[in-house]
Formats: sequence, C-alpha cells, structure tokens
Amino acid sequence: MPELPEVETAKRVTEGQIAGRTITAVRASRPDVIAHPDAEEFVRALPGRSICGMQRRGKFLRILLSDGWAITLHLRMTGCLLVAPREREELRHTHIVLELSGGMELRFSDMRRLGRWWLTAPGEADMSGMDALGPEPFDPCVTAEYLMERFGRSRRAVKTCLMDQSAVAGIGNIYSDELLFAARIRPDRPACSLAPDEWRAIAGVMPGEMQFFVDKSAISPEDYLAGDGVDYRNTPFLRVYGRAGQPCRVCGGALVRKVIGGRGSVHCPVCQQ
DNA sequence: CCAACCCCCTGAACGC
DNA sequence: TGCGTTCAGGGGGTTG
Repeated sequence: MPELPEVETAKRVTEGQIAGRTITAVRASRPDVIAHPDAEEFVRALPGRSICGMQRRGKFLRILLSDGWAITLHLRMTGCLLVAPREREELRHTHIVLELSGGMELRFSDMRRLGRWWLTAPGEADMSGMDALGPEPFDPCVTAEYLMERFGRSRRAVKTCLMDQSAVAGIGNIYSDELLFAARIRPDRPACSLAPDEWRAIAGVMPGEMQFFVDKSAISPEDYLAGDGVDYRNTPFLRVYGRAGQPCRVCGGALVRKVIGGRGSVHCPVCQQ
C-alpha cells in the first residue's frame, strides 16, 4: 500500500536508472491496466521516445518523455516498478514492460491489478487526476488555517479528511494514523470538533513526519531490486499502523484498532485525545 | 455536502 | 486436505 514516502522512494530509485534511456519496445500483457489510450495505441506510441525524467505528485508518478509526451501512473495497492536487466526473471503479475536502451527494462507488476497507466500526447489534458491533487504535505500553504478552512465545519472523521487527496496529496491509511498519533489526536474525532491548536498540531507535525518516513524508506537501487521492489517499506518504523494490541511506544498502553470511514485504523486511547 | 455502499482484484488467514 | 468466506484498501463511482 504505497503512499507518499514509498512512491517517492520508487521515483528516486527508478529515475536514476531510466533517465536518458530510449524506449526500444513495449510489452503489455494486461490491456486493462492501461487506462488511456487503448493498449494497442499505447504500445505503438512509445518505442523511439526517450525518457527525460520522473516526477512524483501525491501518490502518482509521471515519466516525462521526449517531445512533450508523458506517462502517468498510480501504483494503488500492490503496484510496483522495477528496473531489471533483461535476463532477470520477471516477477509474477508483471503486466507492462518497457524495454530500454542499454539492456535494462522498466517493469510494472501489480498482483491485484488496481494500478493504472495513462499516456498523454503533447498538449493533451491529464486524465489520471494527478493534476487535480491538493498541495504536497511539505507545501508551506498547508497551514492550520488552510486545514480549518477546508475541514473546520465538517463532521467527517479527521482521519478521513487527511486522506482527502484534493486537500493534501499523498497521505493514505497508514500515514494518516501516524500523523494523528504524532499530533496526539484521536483519528475518529469529527473534524469540526478540533480546536485551532489541534489543527496547528496536525499542520506542525505533517512535513517533519512525512520527511522522516521518506528518509526511512530510502534505499539503494541494488537493494531495491534485490527486495523485488517491496522490501523497503516503512513497517519497522511505524508507531501505530499495523500494531493493534501492541504497546504504545510512548505510554506502553495497548493500541486500539477501530474502523473509521471504512478503513482499519489504529490509535492510542491514552496519548490521543 | 456527506455517509455508506459498490466496484475493481488477488492472496493470506481463518472456520468448518 | 480442501473448500468457502472474510479481509486488506486507493480511488472512482453511485445512492440515499
């Protein structure tokens, strides 16, 4: 379940290995993974184009190509990018492969096939939704005032608000729990019940927490490949997510699991008010 | 405007 | 052993 930190790591690892290379051929064995255009045209349009660089916005990735073309993709739950030598065996559930100059391949595997790719021609409007995202968590415009303006009158759970990609981009089920633990606020609190200093706590911890997890998930391209593109994830560093029933790292009390907005959520009933 | 549901999809965990 | 059920959840969608 990659969120901003994991997607950023995938971007950094991948970009260094594909920038400057040319796409020589494309294999797409699962046409439904390609959201736009149809798979036939996708496969036909790419060979011969070179890769200029990569961008991340929220949980989306964009591969910038020569002549103004671009690939936008979303890993969703189980999607994974891997740059591998041609002779290395493919992971199971590999659906798209870009063969690159220099003997490497950019491979996309996705067990649950929820991930999607979009190809846009020069001047063509974005269809992925990436351009409609709210600011990054590191953006100085994400202040307590911004969050209050956006959610201060909402009865939705504050956790649900933090996962709203149109408000702040890149926070999902894991890091919304982590942020609210750091801010000492219960994730099921209605957003309209938060006091200004509580919004300040959330806005205050957001950039530092997200940067902490970006730094913790950093990995070398060699280790990333050796771990099949999944082993770098932040599991050992998480303070609440996935730790229901285990002791809170601050107070030692048992962490509690609760479904909030349909998402499994974990918090400390003592530390978080 | 929003909560609650559906859908996509596979595999791990679990009950019988 | 093996089969069926439930759960995991990002994001888009529909319904009430």
